[in-house]
Amino acid sequence: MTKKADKIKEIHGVVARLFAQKGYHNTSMREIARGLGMNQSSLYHYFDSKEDILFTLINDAMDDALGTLEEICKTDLSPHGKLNQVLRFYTRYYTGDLDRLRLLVNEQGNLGKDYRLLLIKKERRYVHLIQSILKALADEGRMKPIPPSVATFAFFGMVHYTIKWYDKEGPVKSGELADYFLEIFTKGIFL
Amino acid sequence: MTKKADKIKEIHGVVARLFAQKGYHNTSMREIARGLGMNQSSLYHYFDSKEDILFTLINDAMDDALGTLEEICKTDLSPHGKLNQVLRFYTRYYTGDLDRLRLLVNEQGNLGKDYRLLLIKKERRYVHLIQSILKALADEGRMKPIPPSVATFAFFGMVHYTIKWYDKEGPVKSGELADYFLEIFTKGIFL
DNA sequence: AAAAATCAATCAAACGTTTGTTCGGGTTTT
DNA sequence: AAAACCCGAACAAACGTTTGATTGATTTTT
Repeated sequence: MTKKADKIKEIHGVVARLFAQKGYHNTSMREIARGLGMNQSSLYHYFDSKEDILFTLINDAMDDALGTLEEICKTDLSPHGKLNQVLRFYTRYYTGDLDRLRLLVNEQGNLGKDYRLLLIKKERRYVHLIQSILKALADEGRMKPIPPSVATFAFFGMVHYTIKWYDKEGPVKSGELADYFLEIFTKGIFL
Repeated sequence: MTKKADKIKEIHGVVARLFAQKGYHNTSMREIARGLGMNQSSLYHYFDSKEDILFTLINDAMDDALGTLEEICKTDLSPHGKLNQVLRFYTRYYTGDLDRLRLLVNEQGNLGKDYRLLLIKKERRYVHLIQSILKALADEGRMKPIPPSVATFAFFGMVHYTIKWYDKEGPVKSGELADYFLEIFTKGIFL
């Protein structure tokens, strides 16, 4: 039974690259099949539809990161410690696989309502996770009077926007970038 | 001669909303024509192609903002003062017209190489504009040792990501949001 | 000023292509 | 022999764009 699962992973790998680089609508089933060296109709043995490929791709990526994040939150670290861990992991996870991040950020809108609702639910868990850390910090009186939701989305913005400019092979390594973002987010760029 | 220019503006208005809300590829020329109450073939009297509509839409929006930003930079304010003005204007301009921001962020990839090169050139002016302020701040010794490009894109990320969550009619007004972003960017969320 | 020619604006209809998907039958694996 | 896998061919639908014609206004020529 691992044969089918392996093939699905292989397809996912190729499609992630194609969708991320050229966009969902600019990538045809024929192109996907060619990239895999198989007939286009064979794809329908593994997925119900083109939409289904995109959905499972995004869904898997979200589940993956969400698992680790919720692990971190279950520990008995201080809110400050949790924030460090969570934000740094989040940055490293997504900047380490920009193609998957591109799908998450760019291509969700090409899914039908039903599919999208499932993903939005999961997204809320991301948001809630960070927001509740921020609220804990606010209760400790360590945070400025900035709405936690604004702060949370400001951070998501920094990370998600890396798809437009960040080059993993460039001078700034993924771990350093996480440090920079954390520093900016918590203490700003001024000395 | 203002007759044609007016019609172009009318088309731009309708198309901006459609492209922003449903995406470029999910919006057909037939749909655009229907939204305007005209025949689809008439659209080709005002634009060369669907792609041309998208390009002019994005190009105009960029020119508009770029004009004001370069004005601000020509003044003899201190780097600190310029940064404040520039970042606040940028935030207010784009969060004040989320549809146009959506085109700028989401739909640029649907343009052909020739069109896209023109926009990328303009984008570099945005980036350079902010980066040079940051470098001036660094020379004054007021900025942390964070690469100016990382800081610049971190800020762009905050603002551009508002297309995913910000509601202009919600509790946070456009001007307040600009204040929050500026505060986070320069001094962080911690007290 | 009347007549002729040009132009902008619009339309219905059709064009050729590409799209995601299906179908029937073949091939390989178990 | 059953099941899983794969393929060539075809499908209807949708796409962006072109064509050719009609209208009314504007300009040019007489």
